[in-house]
Amino acid sequence: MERAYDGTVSDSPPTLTGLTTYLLSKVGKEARSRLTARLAERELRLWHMAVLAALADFGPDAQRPLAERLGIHVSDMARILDELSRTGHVVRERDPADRRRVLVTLTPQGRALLAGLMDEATAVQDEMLAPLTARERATLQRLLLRIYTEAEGRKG
Amino acid sequence: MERAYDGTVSDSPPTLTGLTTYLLSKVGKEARSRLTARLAERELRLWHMAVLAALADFGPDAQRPLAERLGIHVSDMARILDELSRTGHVVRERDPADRRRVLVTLTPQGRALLAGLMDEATAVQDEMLAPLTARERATLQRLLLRIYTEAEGRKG
DNA sequence: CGAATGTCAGCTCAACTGATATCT
DNA sequence: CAGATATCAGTTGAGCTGACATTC
Repeated sequence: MERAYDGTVSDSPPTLTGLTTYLLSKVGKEARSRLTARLAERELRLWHMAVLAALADFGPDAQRPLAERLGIHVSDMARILDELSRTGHVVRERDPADRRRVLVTLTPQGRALLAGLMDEATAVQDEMLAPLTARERATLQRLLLRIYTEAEGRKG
Repeated sequence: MERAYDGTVSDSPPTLTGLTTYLLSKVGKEARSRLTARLAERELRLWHMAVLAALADFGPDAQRPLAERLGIHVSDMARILDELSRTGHVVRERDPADRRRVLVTLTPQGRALLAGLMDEATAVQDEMLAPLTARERATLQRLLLRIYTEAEGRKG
């Protein structure tokens, strides 16, 4: 359903809503859009959060493997890290063992920021999944993870 | 999992994959991306297909309500319809009852094109949902439709 | 040298904004 | 006149490409 400017609601085409991939695309876009709006209030974007999460989960890393983990381009990673290091959320330093590499480390401030962003993400998720019971949410998570793992594994 | 240039696979951050909304976003984006690639071979984009589907489901309509149904901007709708009418898939004509309005009608060629595009979409969907059983796919469709209907209804 | 890493400038495209003309 | 409809030019931002310097 789409709500128009005058408040009326017009149905979506059943031809499209009958496609699971259409619903995936629409619902996923809506979730991303809502979180993006919240992050914008802190002058952050989704990639900032993703980079912080990757560093928290896997520890310090060079920029290229970090970029590959997240499916982001190295050129964009450079810019993202410019911003995160300027605000003190990560530290960049040359790898003494291989001076081509730049090791990126999460700072305590970065870890604290990530915790706050995860709260935002959880709030958005609670909004989006409100129509589902706890059991249904668990089922959805399980099914999506299977699709995700398979789809990402087949890439490239 | 993301596959790197050298063929190695690095895991995604569990902090993110634990979020259902993250999986929704990623899987939805992947589905959209795959269908976009197929449509590009015919020099079409997703909006072309969405417009054809809306016309097939709801019959001839003016451009503004058509745009609102799909959540597309009227300025973009004008451009999309330029292309679809140039290729003979829709017909535009002034509404004699209100000459501000332009009535858009699906042609037989447009209906045939839509049938072909739906085949493509179904093929992409079969790829994406391959890891799931028929029963699981039905569950996923049902859960997503509940979320979609609720989320779109609350907009505006 | 060839290959890998990171930086930077610039390109493309979709989404969006604003101005204008036409019509009720 | 105000309001609605459609068109078109132009802006913005994310994703991506290519050139370059540095290091192995």
